[in-house]
Amino acid sequence: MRIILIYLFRLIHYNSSMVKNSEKILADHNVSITNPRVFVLEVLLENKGPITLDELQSTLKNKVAKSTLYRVLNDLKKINILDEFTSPENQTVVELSLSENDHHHHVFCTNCGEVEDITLSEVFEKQLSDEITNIHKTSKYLIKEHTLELIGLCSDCD
Amino acid sequence: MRIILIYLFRLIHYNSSMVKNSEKILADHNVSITNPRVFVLEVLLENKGPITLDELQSTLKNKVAKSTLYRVLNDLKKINILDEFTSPENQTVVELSLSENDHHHHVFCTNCGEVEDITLSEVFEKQLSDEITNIHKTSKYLIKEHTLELIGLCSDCD
DNA sequence: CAATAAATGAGATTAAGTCTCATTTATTAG
DNA sequence: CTAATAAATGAGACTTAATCTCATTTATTG
Repeated sequence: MRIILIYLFRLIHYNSSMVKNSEKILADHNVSITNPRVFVLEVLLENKGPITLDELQSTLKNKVAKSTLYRVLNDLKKINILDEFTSPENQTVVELSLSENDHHHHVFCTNCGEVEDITLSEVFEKQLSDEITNIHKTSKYLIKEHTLELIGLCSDCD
Repeated sequence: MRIILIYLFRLIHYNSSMVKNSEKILADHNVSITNPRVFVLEVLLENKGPITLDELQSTLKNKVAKSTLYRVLNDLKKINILDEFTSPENQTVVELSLSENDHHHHVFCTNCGEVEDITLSEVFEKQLSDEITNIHKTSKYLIKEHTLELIGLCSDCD
């Protein structure tokens, strides 16, 4: 009996802290806390990394209407905590970007469609930013962002 | 009179050599030479670089049906002389890739939507391929291709 | 608690891209 | 050259991701 109570306590505690987390994010950005927003944010938080829209939709089936899902995603884009990009196979992918300093890139598996974050070495990022400085000198383009997409096979599909 | 004749001769010669160029590309890849294919190829050849589908479509208005345009583009993709990618603003962009050794990247202007090719320095491409070798060691991903997307403002919009 | 504003769900709408099929164009055999 | 066959095209129907509409629900405010 005591064990069960402890388990229940932990469960409640765990859940309430999860809810608090997504709720805090919304509150911090002056976005009202609603069930659909919390549901979507929780899936994105638990996923830790990029997720295809297909997967997000099937995870939230029967919980959030399609139109609402898109609306919530647009809300998150507006407050600048969601990145959206397209995979080489033309799948839409989204990813939370909560902190400023989590600069990273993406690896795509051409076989299974998986997308993962990848952080490049500091040395290389320095070389890249030097190259971009040179580009500005020669091409007259003012570069504000860059994305390196790496395309290949993940360990499962290799 | 003689001047006019010379002009006409040049015009005919110029046109026939253009046609020959796109026709040769098709013939070299065992694709039958048809008007729509020649029209599309000529626009792509003249454009020299990436072009948005919107621009391609409006250029070929009343010359090639929409369904045929997409079919021809798919034909060119099948014979591996056309790259397709999506801009950060979600525009579809296509580009001829006739030779193997024209490795390059793309710069996008976030204001006007222009896309341009950019070739990075040999030194940097070497550093990049070294980094990719390291990624393979640590991440178990087998990288086959990479694309660097540079996002900013072109000289007109800066 | 009433009134107002914001958010949602369900389904209509839009537009990029694909598919269908009747017609046109190209190819091949005789 | 002509008939027969195959390939490609044009026009528009169809599909599907994403957006929009609007009646209803939920939240907020006085």
